[in-house]
Amino acid sequence: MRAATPSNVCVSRSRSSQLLATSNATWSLSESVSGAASRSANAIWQYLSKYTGHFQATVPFDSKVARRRGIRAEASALMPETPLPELRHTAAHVLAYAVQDLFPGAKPTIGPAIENGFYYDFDRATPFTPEDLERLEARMREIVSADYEMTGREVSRADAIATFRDNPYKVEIAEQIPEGEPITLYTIGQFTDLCRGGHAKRTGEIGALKLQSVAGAYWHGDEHNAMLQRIYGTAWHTQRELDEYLLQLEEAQRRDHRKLGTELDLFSIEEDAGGGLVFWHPKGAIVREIVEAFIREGLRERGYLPVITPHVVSERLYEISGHLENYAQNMFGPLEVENQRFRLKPMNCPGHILIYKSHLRSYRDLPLRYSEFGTVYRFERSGVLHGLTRVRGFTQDDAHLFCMPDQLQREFEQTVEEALRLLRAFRFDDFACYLSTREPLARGATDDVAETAIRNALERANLPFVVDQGGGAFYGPKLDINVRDAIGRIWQLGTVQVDFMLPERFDLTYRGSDGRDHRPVMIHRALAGSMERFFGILVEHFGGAFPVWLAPVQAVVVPIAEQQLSYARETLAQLHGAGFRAEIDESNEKLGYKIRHWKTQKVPYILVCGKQEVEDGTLNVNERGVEEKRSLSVASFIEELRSTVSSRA
RNA sequence: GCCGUCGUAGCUCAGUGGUAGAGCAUUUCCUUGGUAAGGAAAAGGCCACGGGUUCAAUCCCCGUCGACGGCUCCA
Repeated sequence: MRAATPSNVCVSRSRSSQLLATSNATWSLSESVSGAASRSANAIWQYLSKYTGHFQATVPFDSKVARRRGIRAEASALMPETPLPELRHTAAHVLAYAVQDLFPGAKPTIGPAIENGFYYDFDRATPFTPEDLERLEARMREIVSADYEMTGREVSRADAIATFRDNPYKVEIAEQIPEGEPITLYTIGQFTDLCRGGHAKRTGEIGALKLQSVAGAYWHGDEHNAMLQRIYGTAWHTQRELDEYLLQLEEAQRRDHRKLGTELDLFSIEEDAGGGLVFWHPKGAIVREIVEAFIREGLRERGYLPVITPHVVSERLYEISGHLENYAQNMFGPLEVENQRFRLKPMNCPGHILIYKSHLRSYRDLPLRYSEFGTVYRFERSGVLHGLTRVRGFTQDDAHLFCMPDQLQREFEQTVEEALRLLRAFRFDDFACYLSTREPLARGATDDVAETAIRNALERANLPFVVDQGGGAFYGPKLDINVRDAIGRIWQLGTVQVDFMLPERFDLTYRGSDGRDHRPVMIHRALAGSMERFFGILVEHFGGAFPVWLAPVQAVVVPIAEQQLSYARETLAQLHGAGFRAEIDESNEKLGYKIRHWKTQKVPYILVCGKQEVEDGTLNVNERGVEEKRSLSVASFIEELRSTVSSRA
């Protein structure tokens, strides 16, 4: 026996009977001493060693042939790792099998793999209860232990329809499979499902699974269709991976901005005021003001001009902009006053456009960049509200650029620079850019200009990006920026959109050097997105432990006993004098209690003053995340704080 | 909006067909202390709201509102 050298390669079978080599696992093969066999085995791992460490190298492999030729694999290779989506898809079949056994009346519909697991939708009059899930999970484990082989066979459309004649959903799927595509049935044990394939070879490959929740979902996601019962679950190769995943979920819950918002007294949403409307408490508002100041600084440097527009305006404005026509169900209002109908502002663009239109504009004025922390209100359906990330009233770091088509390029570059500045400062190291283009039908002559501008700007900044064909807004192509937070979740922040439509609707013009009027192009851009969402993401990204420059309380002075009160107050005054956000803990509690309290509040510096410190004129500095305590003079602590804050460390 | 789960003190949660409890937080007193909870007392509740069943409802039933998990949507 001989172990393969590429130690970081794992091998899994893909559908096309090839070996799929991925990183992060151990691969080993053993072989008999027969010459032919050893040659093939050698060929395999020579190929693999070439790809050690590389993601997804494929080599032709057929387990039956290999067995016949005497190539044997060790346990890990005998049971090659199926890609997770296929494993989870298999788990969905296992779930449907269990449902068939325990709830024969429930009709299976579809059951795909999703990002962290899988779901399966069933048509059943009564919803599944948590107890049902436990029973199903137990049955699923039996099915996994039985290690059924997943066997597939191709059938005719008529056969498929006949097989599922009692299940209108499956019949519908069978009817809609395009001509020429194979129709396949897959079977494990006593359960057969209509399915296009992509499975583990055997149910036993599922090392760990868990059913998580039930939810209603519509057939085809359309609310006019029947409501189905969806069961969510997750599946992994090993119990350890499942445990890690569950731990990550727990960590996400600990960092939930709604929970931390209450614990750290950052913000609240008040039942008496209505859902989706945010009350920023002092500690949250301080952080928001710092974020705003940071953004303003960048805007000023890049030649943006501030504007401020009303929150309530006449409906007429939205008739012109077309929002009333396309967006009415998302707008608050109308409010009737003296026979005029008013609406709460759902977007800032029309207001900025009015300012543009207030003068005759020359080509010399362009590009004109209007920025506003614009508060907008959108009537979101009650079921979609979520903490700070989905609200009904929010403030965008909005700006609208009016420019000539040949200025698009430069403006995009500048916007990308600005986005990078923001992402870096707030330590979002992991982000992705999406270029969404318009549907072929909607494309105008200017789309190519805009898309090229976006592409060039991204390439110039060395940013990789993904192209989403046809995902653009109805009025033009766009660039979206998504970030991954500290625990790996993805959030959409900023969006930059090119708009050819509104300048048309509002008949915007500028006087060109030729003395004639021309149509400007508009760029809508919000880089943080909304202050509410950005703040919510920040809270989760840092787990509430804001870096010093952002922390609502940067340092707290803690006297050990009353004798040090005056010294502590003096220190506090000095910190305030130097412009820092500091507090003092004068409470009648022991040191241990105070330390605990401020640690749970995630304050970056706790400055302890006892007898010793008063004598020496120092502070005992307890820094967040640092075990070791330091003794510093007040002056040198202030110096350290100053440099930490200015470097935004 | 739809489906499901849930609404008890500021927070986290017990509990019962005979109008309520804990821990933490708050206030006061004792304690004057050396790095993640010192002790005592007080205060705090239309048990989400409205209706029904009952001699009696926080509890059972119906409705409304709200929160949460999804569907859909989006900054």
